[in-house]
Amino acid sequence: MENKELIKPTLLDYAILGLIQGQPLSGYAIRKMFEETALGNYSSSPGTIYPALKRLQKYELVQKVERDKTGKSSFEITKKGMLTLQNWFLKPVEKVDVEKNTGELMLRFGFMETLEKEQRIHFLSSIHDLIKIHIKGLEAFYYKEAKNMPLHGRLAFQFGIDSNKTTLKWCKKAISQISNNEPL
Amino acid sequence: MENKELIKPTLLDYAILGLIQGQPLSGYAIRKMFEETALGNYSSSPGTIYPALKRLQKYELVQKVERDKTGKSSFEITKKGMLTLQNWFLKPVEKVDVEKNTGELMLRFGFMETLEKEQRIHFLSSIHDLIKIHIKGLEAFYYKEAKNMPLHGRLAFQFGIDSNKTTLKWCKKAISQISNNEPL
DNA sequence: GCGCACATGTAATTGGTTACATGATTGA
DNA sequence: TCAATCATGTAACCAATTACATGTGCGC
Repeated sequence: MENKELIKPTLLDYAILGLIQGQPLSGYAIRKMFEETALGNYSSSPGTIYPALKRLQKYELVQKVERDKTGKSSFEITKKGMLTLQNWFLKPVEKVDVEKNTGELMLRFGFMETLEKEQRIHFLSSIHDLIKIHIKGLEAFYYKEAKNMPLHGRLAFQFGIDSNKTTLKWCKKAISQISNNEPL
Repeated sequence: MENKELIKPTLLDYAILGLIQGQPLSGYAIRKMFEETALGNYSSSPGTIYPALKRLQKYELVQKVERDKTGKSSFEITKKGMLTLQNWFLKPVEKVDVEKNTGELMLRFGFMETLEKEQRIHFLSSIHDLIKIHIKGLEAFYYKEAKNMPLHGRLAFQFGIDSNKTTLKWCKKAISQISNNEPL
């Protein structure tokens, strides 16, 4: 009955946790990561990162460690933080994830390399299967309604189908690469 | 010097404006649109829609019109709202848009069917050209850095390239369909 | 000596989420 | 008559954006 403090890290929180699993980073280094690397969807402004780090410390998912002579400090992930990250990785993929949160799925995937091979393949397979169903639904709708839709609506809808098909193909590719690579 | 009230509609605001250009809709009908149609990325909860409508009324971009006998009311777009929408449609496409806001570009595209053909093609061409450059940059980075990247990083990066290529192809398709359709 | 990148924050505002609240209408 | 859907809102909370603020260290 103690502190069941419900922790709901944001996507940015997870991105930070993912970044510092492995090696501690300073707040500034984290900012630069978001600014310069392909992780660039997440905001790198100080007004975003520093409050997020404060939040993560409050949750005890990261801790500040004083570094070397200069007195500059870095943030490292805690045990609890690693657990939270693992739970995120292993959270079952839902319909709604493939339909609306592809970005989150990719973020998860990008950071989950430390998981066992089967788990990573299971993750990709889940996406694959769900997205296949989703595409079927989209296409069924399309073939039924396309004639009544305005040109731009039709094209925008097609974009959705195309994007999902791309993700599907990517899943297959990724599964095969992970399977071939790192053979047991 | 009077009220230069800076109006920065959110994406949701634009989505609502786009929906009610043409015919007025009730708040509930708007919610159902977001909930049931492919526009489903935008939240349909009452706590989102009704405040948004209030905001849009404050900005004078929409106005409430009393409807028929039952007393139920709808929202219709105002002159100012139409202008705001047009300006949004015609806003030049920027690098950052194709790199991070594809969703917004698609929303714009989906609603801009009333624009002149050349303007719509120009919109798509802008995206096409910018995304081509973007892909070049991503690939250059990839061929240089891939060997130093972890497997999952490489795959996630590949997903980014694949997605952008899909958008590029879609642009070409859309341009050709708009060109062929509605010949002058 | 000047400017730039390094480095870390705070404050105000605001939009979105979640949960709550209420009432009418309709069909089984 | 009971449940579901129609229909419209409010309130608390919170994360992100933007702008401001401050100071260090390095290279030219």
